[in-house]
Amino acid sequence: MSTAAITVPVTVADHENCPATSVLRRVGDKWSVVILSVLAQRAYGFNELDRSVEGLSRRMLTRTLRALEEDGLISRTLHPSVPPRVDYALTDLGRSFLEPVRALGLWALAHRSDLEATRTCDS
Amino acid sequence: MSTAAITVPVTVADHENCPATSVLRRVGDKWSVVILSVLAQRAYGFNELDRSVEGLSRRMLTRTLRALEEDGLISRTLHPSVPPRVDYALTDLGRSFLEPVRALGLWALAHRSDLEATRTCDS
DNA sequence: CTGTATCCAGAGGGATACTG
DNA sequence: CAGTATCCCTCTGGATACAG
Repeated sequence: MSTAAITVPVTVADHENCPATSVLRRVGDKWSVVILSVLAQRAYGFNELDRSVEGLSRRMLTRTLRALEEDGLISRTLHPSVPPRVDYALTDLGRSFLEPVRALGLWALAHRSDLEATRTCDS
Repeated sequence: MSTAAITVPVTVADHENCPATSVLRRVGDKWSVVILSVLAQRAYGFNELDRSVEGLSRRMLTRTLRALEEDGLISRTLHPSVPPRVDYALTDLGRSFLEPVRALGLWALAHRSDLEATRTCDS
């Protein structure tokens, strides 16, 4: 974490094959971080998630949840009750993932005046 | 950076207006981080950058450089010589930006086995 | 409640050719 | 050298309707 070190991906074709790249793209997609942030509070059911995140379509909710599950960032637990209930929750990996993501969010907040996109955004 | 704290964006419509969101999208786009990483070494000229990043088109190079410049992450310096020479370099803001980005990259590297996308990626 | 399937519009991004 | 302008194709993501 010092000043220099790490020559970073750079000059890439592996760009595609690099695990860092896929992680960055995941962070950049529209809903992943929002969903992970919601799940950071507690486990949620499907519709509950749908209602909690304004503007998120059921289609993208499904797709994003599947992607996050494949990455091992969240877990999906089916409770075969009537009606059926599914719980989505962060895994340990997901929790650890949120740390660097939050660092990035904090950076953005700390430098929002420098970034000139100074629209007010609470908390 | 403790365990809890920070309730994060969550349940959003401001999602769009939040500075953190735009930063995450920037991180997620295809070339920004690669270009910033290259510039972390030293200043580069336009064609020099083009040649250094395999697979990057001149069109996207221009667009990405403009975007990064507007964000204040890089500087563009025109030297009116013959032939003309332009230098792109990281700003202090750009350098500070790379810190959390690298943290994310290091996380990805550290957990690449957990992420199951275990294609070999050196450095 | 928890999804899947279809359709469709818009953004992202590559190839190529041209300009100061 | 340092770009701009077009064309075009793919991927993302929203709307809507249907299913277990």
